Amino acid sequence: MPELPEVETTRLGLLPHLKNQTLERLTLRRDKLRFPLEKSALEALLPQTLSTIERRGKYLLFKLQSHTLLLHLGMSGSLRLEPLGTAPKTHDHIIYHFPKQQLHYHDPRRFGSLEILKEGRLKKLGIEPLSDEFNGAYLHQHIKNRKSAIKTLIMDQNIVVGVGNIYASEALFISKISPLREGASLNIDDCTRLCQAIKQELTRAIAVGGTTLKDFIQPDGTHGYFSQELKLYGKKKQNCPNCKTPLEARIITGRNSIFCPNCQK
DNA sequence: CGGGCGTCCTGTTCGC
DNA sequence: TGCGAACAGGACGCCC
Repeated sequence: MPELPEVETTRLGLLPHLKNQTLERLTLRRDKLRFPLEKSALEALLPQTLSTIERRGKYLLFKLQSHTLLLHLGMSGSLRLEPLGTAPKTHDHIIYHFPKQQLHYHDPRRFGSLEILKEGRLKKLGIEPLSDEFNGAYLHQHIKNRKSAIKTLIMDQNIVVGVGNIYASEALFISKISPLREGASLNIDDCTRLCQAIKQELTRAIAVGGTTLKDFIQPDGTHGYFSQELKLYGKKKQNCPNCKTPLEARIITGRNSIFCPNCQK
C-alpha cells in the first residue's frame, strides 16, 4: 500500500541515519522480487558511499557515487533499520549493510523491486503531484480526450505519480467528484479542485507520517500510515461521513473504489 | 496510442 | 468453529 506519503516518510526517516554512510554490501536472500535481482552487478558496485536518498513518485533512489539503486516498495514493502548482526525475519529479502547498522527490506507479497537505475528507466513517469506544475490546467490537458474513469487517470503514473488507490479515493471524495466519471467530462474547475484535494491529502499524510517516523526504526516496521484520517478507505458498508448516505463500492479498472453516490457527482 | 485485463504474491478477511 | 475462497494492490505485459 505504500503510496507517495509512505515512501516519502520512509525516505525522511532513513536519511539522517544513512546519509554519507558507506553501503558496504548487500545480502540478497532471494533470486528475484518482482524482477530478477542483478546479483553480480549489484555486488560489483559495492562498497560505495550513499550520498543521499531521493524519491521520484513511489520510487526511492539510493544515490551512490557511480550509480543509483532504484527501490520500489510494491504494495507490501517496508524498510527498517536494525542493529548490526540482527537476524532477518521471514520476508526480509534484502539486507543493506552499513558500518553501524543494517537496513532490512521486508516484503511479504514480493511486488517490490530493486534494480540499478538505467538511462531512461523513469522517463515515462508523469509529474510530481506536489510540484507547482501539477495544477488544474495540467490535469485538464492530460485527461480532456480520455474516456477512462477519472479515478483510473489520477492513478496513472504516466500522468501524475504517487497517487494510488487510497489517496485517489480520498481526493475524489473531498473534491466531490464521482470516481466513475469519464476523464473528458471534467472541466477546468473540477480539475483544479481535484488537484488541490490530491495535494492537500498527500501533504497531510506526509505530515502525519512525520510524527510517527520513529516507527520506521522500530523492529515491527510499522508505517506511519494516515489511516485514522482516511474518510473512506476500508469503510465499505458504512455511511458517508458528510450526508450519511450508504457508501457505494464499485470495481473500477480492477480496483475496489468506495464513494458517496450523493456527495460525489 | 488507448483501454481492458491478467499476472505476480501471501496474509487477512469473508462467507458458508 | 473451521475451512477454503476471495480479496488486497502497483506496475507491467499482452491483446485488440
